[in-house]
Amino acid sequence: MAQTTTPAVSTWIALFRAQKRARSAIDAALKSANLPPLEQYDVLWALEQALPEGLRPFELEQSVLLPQHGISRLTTQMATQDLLTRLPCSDDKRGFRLVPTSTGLQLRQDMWQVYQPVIKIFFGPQLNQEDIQNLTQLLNRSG
Amino acid sequence: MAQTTTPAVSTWIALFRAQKRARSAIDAALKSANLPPLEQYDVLWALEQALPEGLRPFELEQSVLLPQHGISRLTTQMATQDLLTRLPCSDDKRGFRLVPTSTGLQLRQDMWQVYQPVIKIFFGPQLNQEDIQNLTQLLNRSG
DNA sequence: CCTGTGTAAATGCATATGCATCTACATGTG
DNA sequence: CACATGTAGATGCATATGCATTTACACAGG
Repeated sequence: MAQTTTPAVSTWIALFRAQKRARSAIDAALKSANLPPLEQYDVLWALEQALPEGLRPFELEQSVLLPQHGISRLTTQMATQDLLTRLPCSDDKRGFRLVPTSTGLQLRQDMWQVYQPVIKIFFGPQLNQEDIQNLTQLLNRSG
Repeated sequence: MAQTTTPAVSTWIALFRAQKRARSAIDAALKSANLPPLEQYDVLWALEQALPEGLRPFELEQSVLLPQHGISRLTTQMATQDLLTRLPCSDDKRGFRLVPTSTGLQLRQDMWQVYQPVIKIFFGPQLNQEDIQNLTQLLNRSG
């Protein structure tokens, strides 16, 4: 995809494009199912994994890879929709802990029912066992 | 990354996250070099490949994977910065052909000097010949 | 040639996002 | 404790993006 292209670079760019297509498909699927965008899935999943304590916003920032102000606005919005609660933080009065509500937990499951099939359609049938091993190693290395 | 996870799905999600990190790194590198965002690279590269005729906006839409209004606004902006010109289209007076200017061609090269190293840092040293073959096959299958 | 339907591109408006800044609290130093 | 510095999170403002609609032209069929 460029003038002087090494295999690694052209592979990367192909990956980039495949990703873009898949992401569009996921977004479209969620939207047509009247579900919120993928970011909210990531937030809910990160919080669910951190149960029962939940996460501080700045911790969520690292796991969801969104900027600080993005986390702030997204979580306040999700709180108003009762997808998560903000519990006061005993040892740090600047912050609080974000914990998913039962509504939030349910929503994540609903989103997963839409999210997962799209992934499988895109990558599932074309990936054999060996592919998966290779990719997994590769991704661990580039962590 | 989810409750009932097949290997293909968890691999996909790892891929998604790796992609996100790499994209952030690229955006940051371009910004700190005072260069425009990656979308403009894609546009310029697509137009360069289509020389000498260039592309109609709706054709660009497919190769760059941006919505119609996004293409419209991005290309008008790039035209005002003399990165591309809009040549009238003899056989269809609704549209025009987008052709990169010499400034645009140069800019793409400059961006490539920043873009490529970041890709290499992220994926280059960790990808051996076999990885690349596997990934390439995989991407061709999931085209 | 007129008219209806389809497609290319632009645009008005609402919403989202980035950036810088600001407030509140934490932590270290004298 | 007073004060400087650092960190968590919110917010005002400018810009970007999505969505729906609009404009201009293309291409039928009668």
